[in-house]
Amino acid sequence: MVKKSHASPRREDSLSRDRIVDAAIGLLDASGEEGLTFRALSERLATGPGAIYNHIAGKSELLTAAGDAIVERTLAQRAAGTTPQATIRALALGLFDAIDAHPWVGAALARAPGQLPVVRILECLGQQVRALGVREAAQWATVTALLSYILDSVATTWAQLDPRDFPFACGIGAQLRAHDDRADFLAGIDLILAGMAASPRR
Amino acid sequence: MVKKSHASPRREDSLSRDRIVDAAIGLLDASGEEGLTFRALSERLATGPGAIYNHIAGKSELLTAAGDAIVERTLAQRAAGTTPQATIRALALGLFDAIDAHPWVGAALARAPGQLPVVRILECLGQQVRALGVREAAQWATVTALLSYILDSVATTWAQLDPRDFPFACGIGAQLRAHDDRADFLAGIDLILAGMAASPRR
DNA sequence: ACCTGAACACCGTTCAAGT
DNA sequence: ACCTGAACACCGTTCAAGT
Repeated sequence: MVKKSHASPRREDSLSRDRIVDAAIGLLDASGEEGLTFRALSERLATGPGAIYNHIAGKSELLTAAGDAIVERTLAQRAAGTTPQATIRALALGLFDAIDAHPWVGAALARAPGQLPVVRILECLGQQVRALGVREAAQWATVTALLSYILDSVATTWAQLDPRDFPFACGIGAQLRAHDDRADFLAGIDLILAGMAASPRR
Repeated sequence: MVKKSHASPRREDSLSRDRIVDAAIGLLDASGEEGLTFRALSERLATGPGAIYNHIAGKSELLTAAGDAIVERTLAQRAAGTTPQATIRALALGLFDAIDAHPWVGAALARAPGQLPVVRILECLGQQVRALGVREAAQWATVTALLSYILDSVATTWAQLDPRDFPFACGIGAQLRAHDDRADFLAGIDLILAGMAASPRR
């Protein structure tokens, strides 16, 4: 009987949750959410579609896990700012850039509210908002305002907007088409920070 | 009880885009986004799945059209406030209540950024922000901050959050579980309005 | 012009059979 | 214990055939 050597099995690594999530991220980056199918994924992993279910419960868990992996890396990389405001700005910009590089993450997080990846961000923001001295009754509203703004701004593209029939959008049209997304995003964060500064402390 | 005539089960009205959108809204309200299938829809309309394509290009257009119908009704009902701030608050609360009654609308709008329903809201907000005297360079950031906050807050449910491992979420936990969503939402809007009031005028 | 509904090309998920 | 891959129960969409 002819057998292959131990050194060269079919795959170098066996299937694992991490390898599946990494392959899913690759597929999502390459062709978006509709490019993530279990058939394409299993082909990339050189296995059958059923094998994935030994490590992940299903597609929605896989999408959440992929989004969580991106968020986790981003939060781990952030440098601590000198002030809570600076930390919030750094955190927000880090997420902006991460979701800019992986546009599917916004939708992935939006579909799993109150789950791990979103709670991670909430937690980081919350600690800074506390450090800023926002009174307890206003903390939740402040954090959700920041969180919504970060997640939603970043997930939204305005490129295909045609401002013809709308006076406001029309008047601001040129700025709209030529605007620096990143700067606008930061202006929104600063707007919310200004609101916090104008509110009473605890 | 209404009984069908045995001789003529024929529909009173012929199929139309409006009837299809209304039926889709009914399906979405009853069983969410995954309940909207062309087969269930065509059964409700007493026709075949192919007939729908004579009036609507496909599923994503149908979902956008359903969301747009809700937004259009909501914006049409809003009473004009006495001040721009009051109008913004009324607009935001109207959308809050509409999306609370039709939870699928948030996701529907998020999937069609820069298209008609979102532009409608943008336009209404933009006119009020102009009336408030926000300087031109800050108008876009202000409107998108409001827009993101409204759309995202409303689309997000925090019910299943378990705050055990997260000090911020844990400290605020009781408030979180018992909080009045509507009041919190309004507090966030006021936070952004406060930021606008604290910024320089044009 | 509009409707019908079977057919097509997928999809997520399952599961008996293998190793 | 993990993998295989055919099979199942769907799905959005198309289209020849009807009215």
